[in-house]
Amino acid sequence: MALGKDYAGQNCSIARALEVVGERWTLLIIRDAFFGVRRFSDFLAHLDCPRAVLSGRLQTLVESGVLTKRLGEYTLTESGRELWPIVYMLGQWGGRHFSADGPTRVLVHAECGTPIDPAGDCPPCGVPGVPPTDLEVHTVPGRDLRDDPVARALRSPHRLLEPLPVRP
Amino acid sequence: MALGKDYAGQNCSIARALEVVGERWTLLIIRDAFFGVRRFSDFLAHLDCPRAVLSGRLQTLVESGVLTKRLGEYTLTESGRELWPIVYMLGQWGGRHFSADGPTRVLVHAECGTPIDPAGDCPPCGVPGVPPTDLEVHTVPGRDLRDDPVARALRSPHRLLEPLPVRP
DNA sequence: GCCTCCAGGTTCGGTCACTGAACCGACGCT
DNA sequence: AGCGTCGGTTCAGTGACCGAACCTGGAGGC
Repeated sequence: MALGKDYAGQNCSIARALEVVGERWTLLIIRDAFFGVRRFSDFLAHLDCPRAVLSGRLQTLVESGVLTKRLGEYTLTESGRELWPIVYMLGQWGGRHFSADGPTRVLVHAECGTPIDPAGDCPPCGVPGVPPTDLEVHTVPGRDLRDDPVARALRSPHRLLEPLPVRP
Repeated sequence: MALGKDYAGQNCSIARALEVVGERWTLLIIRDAFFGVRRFSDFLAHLDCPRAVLSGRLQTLVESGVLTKRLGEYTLTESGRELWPIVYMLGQWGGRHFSADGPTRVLVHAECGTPIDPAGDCPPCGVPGVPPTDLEVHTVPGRDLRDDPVARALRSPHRLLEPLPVRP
């Protein structure tokens, strides 16, 4: 564990955070958890990362208190749900600078139906930092190019953190 | 580049962002850039990461438009400065859950002298999302355990993005 | 009971990125 | 010329990531 994972010598909260969520695939796992993915095989189908890596990451996320495992389902803890602003702002930043074709997903304030702004607020409602439980994911037609069963299920509009909508 | 760096198949802004800032050390480089570090040797002294890795990361960050290189100094571009909320919230999250001893640094709204809140706002001034240029870093005495020249220089209170305050 | 299927992993070579130390060239100073 | 520093590059060794194959425990059928 002396190589590749930790940032010994960096006595810094940012480094501590990155030791937990900074490894390859980890933030994409958390993204999918917000979108409602809960089961090992569903993460696997949607991420196509090696099974061993997924297994390891899920385990360390559970150990770090970001996820809990119950009855074969991984769900975000309160600590994990606090990562929402980071996940959202990363997506905003990536969208602004590195995806010319526009967004693949739009996040809508469930109570009023308007998309939230780049800061994560709902201007009409005056709600700053809309929590993930009050958000719906809408997929922009033709923009999500993935075609696994999980991606298809995630395409129907649904609330964040709710379990994967349709299961065949 | 087929392994380890990109997330081919993830047609997602978050994945795009992580391809740029998601690699090991990258976000710590950006953190230091916000704190005023600009020169290769200063990043090196403060991060103790391999020179080759630092060299590579700085290069890809310049290529991605996050940093610019002029006269041997790396500075954050506008796009790079937009990463501030992410860096700040990562630090907040890491501090809340993984550093029991309390913060090593406090960020103060320069205009009024009060520390900003966990969301990055200044409640007394009513300023939401205080921009990095309006923030001062104050180091909590006895909490920053590093003792390289750069760490010492960074300990004196200074504004974000201003070049390294004292140079011996 | 026994067989089959499937979800949820673990194991196993091979490859690639990270690591630390050594080396290199350009520049400034004496 | 000789020395020091800055900003890298090169290089052998090692650990993490990769994909594919294999294992295991429980559910369902017969």
